Amino acid sequence: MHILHCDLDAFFASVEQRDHPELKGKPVVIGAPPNSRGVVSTCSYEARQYGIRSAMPSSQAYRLCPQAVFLPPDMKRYQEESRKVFNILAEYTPVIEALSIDEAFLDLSGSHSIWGSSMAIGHHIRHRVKSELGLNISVGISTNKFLAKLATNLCKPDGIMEFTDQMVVDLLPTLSVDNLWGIGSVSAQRLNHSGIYTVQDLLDAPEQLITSLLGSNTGFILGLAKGIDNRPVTPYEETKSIGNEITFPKNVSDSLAIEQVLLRLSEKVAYRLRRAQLKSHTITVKLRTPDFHTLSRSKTCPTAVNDSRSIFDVARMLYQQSGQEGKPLRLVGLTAGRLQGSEYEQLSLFANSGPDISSVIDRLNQKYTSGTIIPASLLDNHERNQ
DNA sequence: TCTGGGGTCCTAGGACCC
DNA sequence: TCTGGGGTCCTAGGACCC
Repeated sequence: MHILHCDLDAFFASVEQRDHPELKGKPVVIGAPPNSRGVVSTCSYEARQYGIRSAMPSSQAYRLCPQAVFLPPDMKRYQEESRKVFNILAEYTPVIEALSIDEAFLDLSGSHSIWGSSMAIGHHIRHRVKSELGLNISVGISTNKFLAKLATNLCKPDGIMEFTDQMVVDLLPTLSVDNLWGIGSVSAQRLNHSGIYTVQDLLDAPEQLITSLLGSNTGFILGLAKGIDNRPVTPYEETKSIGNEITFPKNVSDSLAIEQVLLRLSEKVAYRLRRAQLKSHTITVKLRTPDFHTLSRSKTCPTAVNDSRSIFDVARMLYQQSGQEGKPLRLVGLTAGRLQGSEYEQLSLFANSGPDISSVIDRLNQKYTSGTIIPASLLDNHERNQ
């Protein structure tokens, strides 16, 4: 039992309730405002009693509980609190895999001689996060990642649980299939349609049927169903893509307005690439129509780039070739993929000379609000005249 | 009821190469 | 005139996770 999973309870909402005592005991919803097109990011357990859930449209959350307090997320604060939590975790093992801002796996195989059993470490962590940061963190312990996370999900909020070998035999088979990592709503529905509802149903079904429903994931999923998961705790994963997207308050048809948005997204993505010392070979533009149909168009270039001009040029071309010019859109996104370290950059035979304007912009952006400084040379005349 | 934003991974067809 | 087999890369779409 050397894998520990921990998950901060209703993290964003808990930080707000801790810092604003008048919110304690009240339904608090962190996310987009109710009159917008956004969704709920997190909500307090009081709000969950009304049926409010993460990813639910804020408008629906409002209808379920009009008296709820709706707050926009303050990601800077949450990042800071998250950092403090991870600093505590790092005292118990160097092998930590962050799953998100509020969740992590710890491999404790080297920690027992100093700190005792996994259960003892779990209690330690929970006590310290509570007393030092005023936050509840739930802890699951088991022999692998899947079972540890399952334990957390079963014991939260404010709980600790060890998922034992006996529970693999007695409890796991009784759970619904969507408890398995990788079974989302589509796969769950597919399985249900074939009469498969529980993990036991899955184990009893002919493997050929499961393969026809789940494809190449079948082996991994059937392993989980038996409590087997050989994935290691991996402290560092290389970034594969960097992207930003925006959903408009109202659909936008004007192609010049869309191009301006693409320009701002290019600047944002380029800045993030440079901060990560990365360049990208593949630019992808994502467009979503009012009927929620999503298209993507991508282009791979021989030279990797991380300046907004190059990215914007590709993005604009992809938009213009998408057949969506002048048509209403509800979302526009831009992603840079096929990344490589910019320090290994090959010198182009025809490299541009001249001052590196990007680094000047980066310094200004760091000083002021990120993404606000855009060189006028990137703007077309019609934009400058507006 | 009306669906965010950040990602990862997989599939499948077509181009292209040997 | 009729045409393989293996491999890689690119593109588009979609499921899934937090």
